Amino acid sequence: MARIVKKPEVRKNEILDAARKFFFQKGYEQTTIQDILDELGIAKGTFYYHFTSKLDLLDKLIDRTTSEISASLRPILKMDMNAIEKFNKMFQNATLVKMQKIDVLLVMLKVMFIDENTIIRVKMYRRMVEKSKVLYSSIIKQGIKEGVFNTSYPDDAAELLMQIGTGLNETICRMFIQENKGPDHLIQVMASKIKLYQDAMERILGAPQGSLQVYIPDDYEKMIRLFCEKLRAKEDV
Amino acid sequence: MARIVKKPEVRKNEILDAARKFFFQKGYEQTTIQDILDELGIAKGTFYYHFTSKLDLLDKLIDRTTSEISASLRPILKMDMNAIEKFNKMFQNATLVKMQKIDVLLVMLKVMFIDENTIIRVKMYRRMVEKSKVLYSSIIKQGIKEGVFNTSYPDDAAELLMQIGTGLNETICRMFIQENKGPDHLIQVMASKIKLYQDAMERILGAPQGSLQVYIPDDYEKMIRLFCEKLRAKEDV
DNA sequence: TATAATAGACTGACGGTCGGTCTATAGGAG
DNA sequence: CTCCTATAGACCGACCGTCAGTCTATTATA
Repeated sequence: MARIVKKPEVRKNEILDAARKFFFQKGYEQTTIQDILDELGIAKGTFYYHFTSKLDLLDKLIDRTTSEISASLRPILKMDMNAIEKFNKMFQNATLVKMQKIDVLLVMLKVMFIDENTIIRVKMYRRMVEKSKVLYSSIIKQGIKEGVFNTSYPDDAAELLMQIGTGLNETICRMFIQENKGPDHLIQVMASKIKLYQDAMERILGAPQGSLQVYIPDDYEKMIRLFCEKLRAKEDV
Repeated sequence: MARIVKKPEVRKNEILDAARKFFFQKGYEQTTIQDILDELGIAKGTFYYHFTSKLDLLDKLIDRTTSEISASLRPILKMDMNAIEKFNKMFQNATLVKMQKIDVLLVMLKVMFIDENTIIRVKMYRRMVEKSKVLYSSIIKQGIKEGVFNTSYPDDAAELLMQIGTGLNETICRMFIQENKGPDHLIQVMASKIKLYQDAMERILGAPQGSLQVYIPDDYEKMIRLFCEKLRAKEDV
């Protein structure tokens, strides 16, 4: 076959791009190395020249992805806002991104939450915490200075908060994929969960009651309706 | 080969026992169906007569295991204690069990936290939450009646608390397997983590400050020392 | 005798290996 | 400056071993 030589970095990124496409579409276990080779028109040897194993590929992909996300969050730190505003912004951002990429999200959700893809999900969470906890802890420290937060271990608190945020996210995603009673029911059930989690965050941070708004009610209501619509549209096909 | 026929339930449990042995010793992905067949001296057909897939085997095993654990926790509910005592007891129990089975724990830790076993760990956590959250929420409700707890959503709070407990457990386990600076350092670092998590739990429950003692300092200090000793003893081999 | 349980040879798919090939490039000779 | 050659390193793809899962035959039991 025609032999095309490229810079390692270029090849690696091609492979990572293809991996992303398949992993987030079919899942990790369900994607074969061969899928990626066929997509790119390269040989097995080429793949194993650049990556040591399938798991190594996943690792590198998650590293790249979480770095991108973390980098996109970083500008928030430099904004002219108080700690509470920044903190809210961090979480609200995630919702916005999800709304913009709702079609991708739809496919991903259905795939990511099957058992075989536990590894990719959990790896993603863990790496995200590693990469972003400094961002959160710096906001917490700012909050302590401003007198709005009150906790003795800002670094550990940052980790715990991300953990809780992740848990909430996971809960919400699971409710989405199981959804059957329509958007209104979903909005209602989720509201109380969000309230509880938000409350928990406030209490952990020692923030004034009601100060945190990690989800904007209007926004996530819109998202749920949009989501349910899309879902129904897809099922009709 | 000599054919031995057994009641399905008996066979199933034999297979589950063997699976437990291997899964917790080598991990899920690393264990082959053949391992189990060899251990029991049965054929492939027998296995697939009783279980539909390897994942099904894992599911059933985790179901059995979490049911056992949950059942062992249930008696605490009927004890003559106030909500705070019960709540503490629930968590302290886990530490005690771990100390009793420290040798098993040692092997398990090293295996369970490698990437390939993410699925078994996470499935276990999730199922445990499903099976035990009623226990926790009933304690929370008792606490609200007694006026020591204060939260609007006891059911969701129970889930969140277990989630946090799981997170702490995970953090601690990871610190164990990475341990290199000796027990004293470990005890010190862990103390602040535990304090933070305990604080978080109190705040979420609206419990009086300092009322929760999910870890008894003396106990876990003993456990850490015992653990480090055993670990070193093993490395010498 | 019917049915439930067991046996084990077989299959196909997949991750990973390995010996060898091709290509770009650098540096020396003409 | 041009041509040639040597080398590194990117690439190829046949091959291998492993393993989950299937299928059909066979044996115990009610």
